[in-house]
Amino acid sequence: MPDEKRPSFAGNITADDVAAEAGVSRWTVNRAFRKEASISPKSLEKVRVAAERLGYVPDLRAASLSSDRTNLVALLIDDFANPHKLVMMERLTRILRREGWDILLVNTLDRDDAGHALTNASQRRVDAVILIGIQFDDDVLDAALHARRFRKLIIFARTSRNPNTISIAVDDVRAMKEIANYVHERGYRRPLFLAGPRTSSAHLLRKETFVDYWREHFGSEPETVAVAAYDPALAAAIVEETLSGRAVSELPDIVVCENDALAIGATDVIRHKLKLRIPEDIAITGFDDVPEAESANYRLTTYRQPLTDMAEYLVEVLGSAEDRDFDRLFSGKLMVRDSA
Amino acid sequence: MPDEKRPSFAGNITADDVAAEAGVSRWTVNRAFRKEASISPKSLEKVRVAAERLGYVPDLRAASLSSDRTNLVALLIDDFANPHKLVMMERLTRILRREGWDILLVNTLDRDDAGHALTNASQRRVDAVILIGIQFDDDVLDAALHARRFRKLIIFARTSRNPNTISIAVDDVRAMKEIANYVHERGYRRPLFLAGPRTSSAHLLRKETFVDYWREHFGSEPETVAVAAYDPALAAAIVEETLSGRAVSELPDIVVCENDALAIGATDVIRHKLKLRIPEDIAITGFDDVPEAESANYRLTTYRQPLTDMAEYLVEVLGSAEDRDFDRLFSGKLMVRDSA
DNA sequence: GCAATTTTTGCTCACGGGAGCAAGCGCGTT
DNA sequence: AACGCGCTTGCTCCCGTGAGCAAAAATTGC
Repeated sequence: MPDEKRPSFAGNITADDVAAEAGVSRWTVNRAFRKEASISPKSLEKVRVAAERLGYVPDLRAASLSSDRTNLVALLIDDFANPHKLVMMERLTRILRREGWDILLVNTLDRDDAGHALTNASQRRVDAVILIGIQFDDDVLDAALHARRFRKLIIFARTSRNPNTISIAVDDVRAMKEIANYVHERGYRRPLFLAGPRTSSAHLLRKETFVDYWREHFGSEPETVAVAAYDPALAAAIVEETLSGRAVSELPDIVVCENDALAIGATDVIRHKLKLRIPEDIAITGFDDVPEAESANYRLTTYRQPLTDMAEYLVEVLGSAEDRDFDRLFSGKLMVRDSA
Repeated sequence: MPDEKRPSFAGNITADDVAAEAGVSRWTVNRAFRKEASISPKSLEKVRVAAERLGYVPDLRAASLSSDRTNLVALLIDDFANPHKLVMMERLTRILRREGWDILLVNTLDRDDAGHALTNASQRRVDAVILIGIQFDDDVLDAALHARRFRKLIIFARTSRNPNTISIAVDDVRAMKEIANYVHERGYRRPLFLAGPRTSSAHLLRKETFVDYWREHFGSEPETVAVAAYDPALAAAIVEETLSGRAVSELPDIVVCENDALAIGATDVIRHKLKLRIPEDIAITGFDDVPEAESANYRLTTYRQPLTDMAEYLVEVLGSAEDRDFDRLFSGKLMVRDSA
C-alpha cells in the first residue's frame, strides 16, 4: 500500500500542508504557484517536489476571492438545434482555454430564463459574460446592465445597438450585400428569403440588407418567410408548407437563407419532398459555413465567418483593462460551392 | 440620474452592505439567502428589499470555501465534429442546471491535454468531473484517480472497466445485438462495419458485439474498417477509399456504423461519390439518433440512447453522498427508418 | 571584508460567507 | 409572576489564498 499515508480525497490538501512538507512558509508555497511572484529557484524546487508528493494544486476559489479576478467567463447559449453552435463552442472553448480562461457553460432555456442565467453567472463572480444565444432581448440586457454585475457583457457573432455591450460579429451588411450581389449576377430573379426568429436585440441585419438590395436593384420586394428557430427541422416544415403545391412558375429560383441551419432544412425538403434538384430547379445559399456545408451532400454556397479571428479578438478584449469601445465587425468569405 | 448612489460595478456589494441597509446583522443577510436557515419572515423581507435595491447576490466562491461544496461540475469534452456532442451537451446542461448544478466546460484538445484539463478542474474544486470525450484512456484516468482530487469521476455515454469510475451508458452489447439481429433478419449478408477510433478506456463494445454475432450466426468474419475520429468528413474519406473501384458483387449490402456521425459521412459518400442508392444498393445503420438522422435526407435507421434518463440518473448520482457502485447501463430503442 | 543594494521570505490583514454556539426574544403554562 | 421551550439573532472562528510591507538573506561594488 504505497499510498497509505495519502488521504483518500486530496481535495483538502492546502498550502500549509505543502509548506510543512517542504520546510518553508505557506506564502512561499503560494508564490511558487504564482508566476509573477519572486521566489528563489531552490525554494521553488522544494515546493514543487512537496506539492507533487501531496497532490496539491492551489484553490482558485480562494485565490479569486482575494485577487478579485476569477479568470472565469460565463458562456450563455441557447439555440442548440443550430449546428453552428457546436462550431462556435469548440472554437471559443479552445481559444479561451489556451489563454487561461475557464468557462462556465449555461444553457439558457428561454427568454425568462436568461435573467436567472445572468444572476447565476454573477454569483460565481465571472469576469465577463459572453452571449451567443438568440433569446437575449433588450429587456434582459438592460436588466443585466442595470444590476451592473458584470465588467463586460459580450455579444458574440451578433451585433447589438446597446451601448454598454460589446459586440464581436461579422459585418452582416457587407456579407449579405456580397451574397445578394452574387445571387444577382448569377441570374437568379425570384428569390425567397428564409429568415430566422426576430429578436429585439442582438440583431442580424441579413434580411433587411437583402431586401434593401433587391428593392434597390429591381424595385420589387422579394418574398420572405420566417422560421421560429434556427432549426433545420423547423425550417424544413416551413419551406414545405410555403412551397408545396405551387406551380413551377411560382416557385423561387433560389432560397437565400439567413444561416446554414435553415439552408440545410430547406435543401432536405426541396430534394426529398418537392423532388426538385439543387441548384438546377432551386438554388440555395446559407450563412456560417458549418462543417456540413462542405459535405458532398450539401455543397452549400455560404459565407464563412472568421470565427478564429473573432475568438482571438475576444480574448484580447477580455484581457484589456481599458474602458473603451470594443465593438468590432469582421469580414468573412463567400464560399462558392455547388448549391448556387 | 436615479442611479447615482449606486456604484458603477456592483460586483463588490457584500452582505455587510445589505446588513447596514436593512438594519440587521451580516449573518441574518446570509441566512436570508440560505434556504435551510431559520429566519423570521419580516427579517427576510427587509433583507430582500435591501438586497434588491443594492443589487446584491451572494458570492458562491466564498460560500463554497467554507461549505466545501461548489455545486460545480466539470464537463470534459472533445470530439466536437460529432453532432451527437451537441445533443448531449444540451441535455446535460439543461438537466444539471435545473437541479442547481453549474457547469465548467473544458474542451480537451488531445490526450496530453486531458491531464491538464483535469488539473484545471480540480483547481476550481469541482464536486465531480464528467467525461464525455473519447481521449481519456486508462493512463489519464489512473493519473486523475491517483491524485485523488475528485469525489466522483463520471464517464457518460461510454462504459469503463475502471472500478473507481462511474459509468452511465447505454448497454452496447444489448443494443448492438438488436441491430445485428435486425440486419440479419432483413436479409443483409455482406455487412461492412464502420468503427471509430479505439481507445484503451471508455470502451464501446459495438464492433466486438457485431463481429461476434456475425461469426456466431454465419461462421464468417464481417469486414471492418476504422475511422480515426467520429467525424463525418473523415468517415466519408475512409468509405470512399475503401469502396471506390469495387465491382458491384464485392460491395457490401449494408454499412453498419458505430454511430451516426460515421453513418452520415458514409451516406453522403455512397450517394454522391459512388452514385448508389440507399437502401436499395447499400443500406446503412447508425447509432445515437442525432437530429439529422430523422431528417428527410438521411431517414437513418439507428439506435436512440435514452439521454434524458441517463442525465437524470446522473444528477441523482451527483446528489448522493453514499459510496456505492453507481455504474448503470440503460436500454435505448431501435429507430427503424428508411436507410436499412 | 564591509556597506549598500537587491532579492527572498515571513507576516498581518483582507476577501465574503458558513458552521455552530450562546444569548435574546416571544409566548404559553403553571 | 416565574418558568420553560423554541425560534431568531449576533458572534467567534474558520475556509485558502493574495496584497503589500518589513525583516532576513543573498548579492553586488569597491
